[in-house]
Amino acid sequence: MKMYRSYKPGETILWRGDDLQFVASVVKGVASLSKTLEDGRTQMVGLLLPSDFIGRPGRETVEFDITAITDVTLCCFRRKPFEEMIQTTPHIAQRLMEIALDELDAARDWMLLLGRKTAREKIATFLEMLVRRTNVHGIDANSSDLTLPLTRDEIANYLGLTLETVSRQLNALKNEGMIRFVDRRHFEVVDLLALHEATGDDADGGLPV
Amino acid sequence: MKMYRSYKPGETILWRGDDLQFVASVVKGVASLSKTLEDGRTQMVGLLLPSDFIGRPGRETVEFDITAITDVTLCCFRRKPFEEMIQTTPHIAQRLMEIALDELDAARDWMLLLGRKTAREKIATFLEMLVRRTNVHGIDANSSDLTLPLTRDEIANYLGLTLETVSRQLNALKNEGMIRFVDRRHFEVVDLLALHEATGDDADGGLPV
DNA sequence: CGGAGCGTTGATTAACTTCAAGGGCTGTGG
DNA sequence: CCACAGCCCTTGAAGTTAATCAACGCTCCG
Repeated sequence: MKMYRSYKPGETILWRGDDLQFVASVVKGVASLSKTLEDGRTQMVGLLLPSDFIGRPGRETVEFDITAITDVTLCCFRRKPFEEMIQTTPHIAQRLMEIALDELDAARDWMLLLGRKTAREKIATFLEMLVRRTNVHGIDANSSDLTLPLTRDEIANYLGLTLETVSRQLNALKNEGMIRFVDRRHFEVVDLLALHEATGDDADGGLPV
Repeated sequence: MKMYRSYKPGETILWRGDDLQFVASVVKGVASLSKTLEDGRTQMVGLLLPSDFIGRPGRETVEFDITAITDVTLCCFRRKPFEEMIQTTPHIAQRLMEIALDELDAARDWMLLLGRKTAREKIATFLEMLVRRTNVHGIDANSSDLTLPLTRDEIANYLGLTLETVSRQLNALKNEGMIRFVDRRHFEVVDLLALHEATGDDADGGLPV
């Protein structure tokens, strides 16, 4: 009924259109959901971190590619028995609805980012999201020594930018003293308030997950 | 239990953060879901057409503004009794899940559009969506005499563009013979294939709703 | 006739992409 | 231990797209 699967960085977990034989939960690692245009331009439409869920009740296929970014371990269940379980336990159905609505809110916040934010605001929003999600997952609680789980190129695909623009804007925020880099993949937030002001969001929130 | 409400164009149906006292279904007209940055830039994150649903099981507030674009009539139910009804009739809960997942797919297609498509591709995608949605709603079946439910400015907010760019690209597609304008709010599609090719999507779909 | 709302068009500018080159790790093999 | 290749990142310069700024046209309506 329950089994674990592992994937190497860059390995595709599911292709768009694939049959969903399994539903799964991310145990370890980071994976991306992405969509691609005919000529190869791609846009990440979601990021899976540990505890996130793959699969959608009543759907047999996925509408995007799912790719391992780091080493990923999934905890998988066969779809059919899982869906029967949903029928009998309304508590789980409710939880899945909750997940879908959270993803929907996150997607809509990201639409605002993609459609209206400047490169600088996009980067600031992304970093702020990392602070928040890292803390939620309890890996670290003090905004210092955060990990960038993505390369510059992957960040660009997430934010609708090019990798050069990502590099330039990250360094701009660094030069302004908002963040500091430990190495290329590790940073700390020096001035969280200034970072938030650079996101363009209002003071009280509306923060994407 | 059930009642109708009407709104004039431009009237706000719900503000972001408002209590959801009601859930509702759109009977007539067009409404927008939109988000706004601190300095006033706005991005439409969804479009409500007849038969679309407002309200989310388990959520007490809305995360975006809902505004009437045309004259709108809603069919409203008190939220509390409606949620009790969900508990007892799993069929409805299932339908709501279906709706949420459809919206999620649409939101992700729109992320690809906002993040990676050119102005021309955005406009072509928008027009193609109008063809498809108009046909689905059975108002018209032959791709001619379609209605633009939005002003240039509103289209711009939907596509993450400015109104000038919308105007220029619409006229560009007209001059290339893909579409023809009856008047400012009515057009017909002359060459649906060419229009599709201008969207940048692959041949087989992945079309936003 | 005058004004408001919406749309078009042109000129200029700004932001981001594209193109190009080089730098700095890291792992591997001689 | 060093040389070298590959990968990722940075930086600079040029090019492009769409935004901005500005003016004008059309239509409806009082």
